[in-house]
Amino acid sequence: MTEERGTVGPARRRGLADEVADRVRESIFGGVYAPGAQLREVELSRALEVSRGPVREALLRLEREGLVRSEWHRGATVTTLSPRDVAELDSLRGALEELAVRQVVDHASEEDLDAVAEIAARMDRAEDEHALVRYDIAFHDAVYDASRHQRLREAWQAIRSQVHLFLLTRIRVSAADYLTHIPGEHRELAAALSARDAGAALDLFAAHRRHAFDVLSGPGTAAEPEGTRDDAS
Amino acid sequence: MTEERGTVGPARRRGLADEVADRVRESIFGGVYAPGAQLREVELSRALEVSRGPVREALLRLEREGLVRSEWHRGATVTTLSPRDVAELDSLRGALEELAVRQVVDHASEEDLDAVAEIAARMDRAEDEHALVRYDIAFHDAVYDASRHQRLREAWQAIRSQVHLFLLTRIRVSAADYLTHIPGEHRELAAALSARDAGAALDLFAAHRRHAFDVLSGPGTAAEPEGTRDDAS
DNA sequence: GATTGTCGCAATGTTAACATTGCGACAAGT
DNA sequence: ACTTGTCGCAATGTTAACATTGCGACAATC
Repeated sequence: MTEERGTVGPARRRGLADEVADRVRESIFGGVYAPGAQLREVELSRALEVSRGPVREALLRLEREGLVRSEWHRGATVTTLSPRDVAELDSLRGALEELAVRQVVDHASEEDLDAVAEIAARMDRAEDEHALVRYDIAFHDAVYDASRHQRLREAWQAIRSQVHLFLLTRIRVSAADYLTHIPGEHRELAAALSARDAGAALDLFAAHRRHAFDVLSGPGTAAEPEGTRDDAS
Repeated sequence: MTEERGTVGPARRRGLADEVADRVRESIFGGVYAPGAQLREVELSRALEVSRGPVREALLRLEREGLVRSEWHRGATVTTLSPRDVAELDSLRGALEELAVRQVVDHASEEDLDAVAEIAARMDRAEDEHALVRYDIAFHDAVYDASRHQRLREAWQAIRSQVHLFLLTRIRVSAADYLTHIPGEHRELAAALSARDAGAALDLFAAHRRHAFDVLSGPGTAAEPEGTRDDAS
């Protein structure tokens, strides 16, 4: 995600838990564990050849990203996104992106903006669908990085994986639509940010989200009452 | 925090990690561990008479709340809020509260609004400063609960403890100011929400934050250069 | 005297065994 | 046939011992 670029970067070691979290995350995005699937600690620890400690820690971290939900003595399962969840992600993304745009316009360096533009430009070189989605997420990562707002980045990371999951579903619904719209939109977005034009960027981001939301929310999994799903936290 | 009210609530057991997290959090808010203090795993596990496992898990959870920061092989320390951190909290709160107000106006039930109003009314009955701050936080909790937006609530919880820390510092700077302004503002806020007047509520929330921000950012810890010209949100 | 290399301790990271819990299967009773 | 009670297993929660790492102290050298 964000690697220090330019400076040397303090070469800190990562620990097994991070490694495990990465592997499991990629497995989920790769389709090994479908939404709703159980993630058993012993199974993972055997497969990755580590003990249950780091696996537990990794699952906790994935839970923080919303990729996994777990209940007391009932283990962890891969998050499933209901229509309501998708709506929540959409509105929360909106709030965060709005702040991000303002922060970028005010505080981003030219290097930050160049990085955003470069990722937008690179989208064409995606080999397959998964890579395309990865680039999509990377673009948004770059925007949040450019905001120079640590807590905003953390808030984004708390829904990032869920958005990834969402996009994966979306591209499966209509890959063609995705490919024809997103790269261009990203380039426009990057241009508006480089020009530090907050108004234009805000409008473009709103359209960008609306587009994504409509595709999946329209024909895909629209009707489902879903009554109430709250729980205390 | 959020307690099931009305319904029975599925009586789930909590596990030691949650208990430990609560105890440590209260210890921090109670001043036992000052910002910057080290939280040693063995020390905590001895004090709370549990093993290091649950303590580790609890520290991870507190890290998710931003109350604690930890680095590889260097343990956990209580978060210290720099002026820049305060600015970040302020702007992020702004983004979240804006969404919250919209969601409340659109989706909250009358019971939700009553709960908000009741907490606002109850603020006068605070015995000491700590209780006052607790009520302050509880008010905002109620607003987010009323938004009926799970992920928004989670985003709030990711900064909630830091805001708590911030308020604790603030009330120490000028308790009188706090007491004369906040309860009234909360009541106005509750009234605007009950009237489902989004515009008024938005303005009031902005003023509410600005007030808190100015008190601490002005005379308190202002002088630090910090290289940033911070926003007006 | 300042610098650099080595050593040791203290704290975290990791592991594996033990305890507890929840769920489903099976059986007995109505 | 449906309900109810018991049992057993499988998975998570917890614990304590072991391994690794980073930092500071001390000493040797220039």
